[in-house]
Amino acid sequence: MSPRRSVADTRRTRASILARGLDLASVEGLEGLTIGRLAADLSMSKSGVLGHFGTKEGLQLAVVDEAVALFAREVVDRSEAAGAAPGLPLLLAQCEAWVSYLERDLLPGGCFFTTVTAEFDDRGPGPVRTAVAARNALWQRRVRQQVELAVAAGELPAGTEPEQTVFELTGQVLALNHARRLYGDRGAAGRTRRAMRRLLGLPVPEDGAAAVLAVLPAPPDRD
Amino acid sequence: MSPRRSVADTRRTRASILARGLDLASVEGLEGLTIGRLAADLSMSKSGVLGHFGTKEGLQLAVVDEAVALFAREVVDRSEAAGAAPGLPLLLAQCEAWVSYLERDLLPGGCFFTTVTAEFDDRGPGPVRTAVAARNALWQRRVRQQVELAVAAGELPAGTEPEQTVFELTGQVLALNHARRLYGDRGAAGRTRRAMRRLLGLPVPEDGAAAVLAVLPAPPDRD
DNA sequence: CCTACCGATCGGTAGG
DNA sequence: CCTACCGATCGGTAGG
Repeated sequence: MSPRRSVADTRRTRASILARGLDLASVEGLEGLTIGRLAADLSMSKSGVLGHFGTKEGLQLAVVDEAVALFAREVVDRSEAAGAAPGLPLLLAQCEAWVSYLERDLLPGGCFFTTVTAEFDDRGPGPVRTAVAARNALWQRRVRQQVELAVAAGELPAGTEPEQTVFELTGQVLALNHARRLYGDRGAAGRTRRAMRRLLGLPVPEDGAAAVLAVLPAPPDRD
Repeated sequence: MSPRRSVADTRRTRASILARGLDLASVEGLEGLTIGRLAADLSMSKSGVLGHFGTKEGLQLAVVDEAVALFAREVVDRSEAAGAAPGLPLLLAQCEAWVSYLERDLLPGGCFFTTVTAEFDDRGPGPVRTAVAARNALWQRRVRQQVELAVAAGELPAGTEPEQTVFELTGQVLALNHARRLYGDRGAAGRTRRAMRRLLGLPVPEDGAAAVLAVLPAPPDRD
């Protein structure tokens, strides 16, 4: 009487499609993520894959959700789990988690959001673009809040403009992804940490010394 | 006796394909640039388009060359045409031309190299990726030379690390492209100029005041 | 530069 | 979850 595939089986299949889809999309982009390729990689039929999401756009949005969950786990939660006080300490924990997330190459194509932003930023408005822009904006707001608290607490200079600071921090993260993906530059994470310390007005270690921003808990287990 | 299409006609057709192809590729990427779409836009047959380049990869490489020529004209040549002295003055002219190139939205998809780098940086080695990486490396070397000259001349602090400085300047340009394309942020160019001045240790104007880096000649006519 | 094709692959549907 | 399709589009070729 029980169905051939249980609810748990269905959930597992869906999860395996999304895991593979996220890997593929980080390299090929969300348009390059084709249903046929995904089905072949998973030894499934195309309709078996598509049945979980209805349309390709449904699949794309589910993959975006998967990427949002990964970023939340590895960057947002991890920076908060460090137990740093609001203001400059939490800001530094956020920056360290952000850099660490890229440095560890969690996805084969580097930062999913960078790949997809470059792919969709010139397209007309649509749900995929909206979802990606909203996630970016949310994270930048979180970082800006800590800059504001740090300025109010006198931990950063009084003239600091929070919006400008977040803009500059973001740029150094983009430079990290760029240098790592295009040139395989393994020293890029260190350069980003140094740049972040300097633009926040913190002392920068001598040339060659590591510029750790904050001590974080061990990263969560993958999958 | 004369051929139906002269050499000049052929060259004009080729130029019109490349102009349209560069526009399309800046938005859709070099894979999204399809021969059929290009042919339809130009009211040509697919084989008419392909005849000029042999294969799609040939077309992609020709479009990359076109983008290199645009960057050379608008950024490299223009920063040198300002007549600035080697060292800090020329470095500032380079930065201003670089920002201005993005600020003026010369291509509908923003910086061609940013789009294509994100698209190809995770692909295996190939001629397109190699050509793009080489152009990036060439420009960064040019900028680094001026940083080195500026340090030697005492125009920048003695402890300045040129490689690190170029990395940070690049990041601010990436942040500009990102903010402009994803959020339509029209103030991003100003933020990049302020960030560049600050990371070079130059005085930054009060909030709201324009932070011009250098005065450049009028941009060359397009096409 | 064209028409007229080719095999492969795309997203998606019908029906089970 | 499958097989068996559909029309559209892909890059590319033959022949003129």
